[in-house]
Amino acid sequence: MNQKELTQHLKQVKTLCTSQGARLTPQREQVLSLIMRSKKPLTAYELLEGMRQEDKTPAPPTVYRALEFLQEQGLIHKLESLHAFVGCNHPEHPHAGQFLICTDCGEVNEVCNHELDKSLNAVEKNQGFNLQRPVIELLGRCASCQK
Amino acid sequence: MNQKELTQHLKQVKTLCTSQGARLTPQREQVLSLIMRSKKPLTAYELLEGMRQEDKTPAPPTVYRALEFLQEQGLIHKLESLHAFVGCNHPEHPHAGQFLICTDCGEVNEVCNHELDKSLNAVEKNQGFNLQRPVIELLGRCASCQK
DNA sequence: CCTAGAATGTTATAATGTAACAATTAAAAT
DNA sequence: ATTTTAATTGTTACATTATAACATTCTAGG
Repeated sequence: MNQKELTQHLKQVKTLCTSQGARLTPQREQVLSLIMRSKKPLTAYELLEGMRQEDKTPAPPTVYRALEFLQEQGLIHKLESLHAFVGCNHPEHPHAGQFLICTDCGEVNEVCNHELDKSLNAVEKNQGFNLQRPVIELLGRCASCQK
Repeated sequence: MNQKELTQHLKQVKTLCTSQGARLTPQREQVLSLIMRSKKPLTAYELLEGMRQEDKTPAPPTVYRALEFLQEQGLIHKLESLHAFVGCNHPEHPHAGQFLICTDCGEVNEVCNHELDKSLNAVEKNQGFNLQRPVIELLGRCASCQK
């Protein structure tokens, strides 16, 4: 996401947060911006590096707390298999993501397959299971990396 | 899995390994047994505790290597969202698992929904993605814990 | 037996994540 | 406006998960 897109995104996100009574503080906004600008998922410690100010990085809880907030607001997703975070492009309607993760180039693609959603619902129903957080991470090689 | 089932399972697994030219050494068998006997997923360090002999636990690489082997053979699955391992009940035909994970009681249920598989195939095809390892972990509350 | 490759042992350290408490800041109530 | 309450941030210390690198031992095959 480039600077222009980011500015637009942040504007939308701020509205969203206000309407939820959630505070997008400067620190949280900084973490979100780092994630949205990045082409690749970022780990907590990469984010800490990104937050460095004059040879001083914040302590880990700082970034973990911001990440927790951003996840709660549906502004970012955690990729469990990478211990890393990606931005969510459609925070306006909450959803759990489905991710294609290229193990070659590291690119991550969020998809939204409704058939897959239906299957998940079916599993829920069959098993009497109350699904709260689906983790769908598809590791493999993206189209470009197969050539 | 009780002792009787375990014995039977190990027998099958040994045949499987032999046919693959893979060696199920005593250490690997011990790790597999610990996992199969457990009702809950076990972390690497819990397994190390389980391997303790007279106040002496092996060093971490020991168990991580065994786990790597067992995963390669399709004898266990790693649950990324829990950093823990569960046994595979059907190692005879290799498959990636789909897991229902109860965040209340910790129970894990491996399911095999073919609709879901189909959806994954569809995503693959649509995106030209070569899926190598699907991570499907459904976190929520199991039927019993909802009462 | 000998030897090459596989498996294991050992040490050290990297990477990820959290608990607990103190200090500060912002929001709500009087 | 001031107080007071709750949310946020800072800080220290440490817990948990995981791997690199190299030494040693074992085992299957020649």
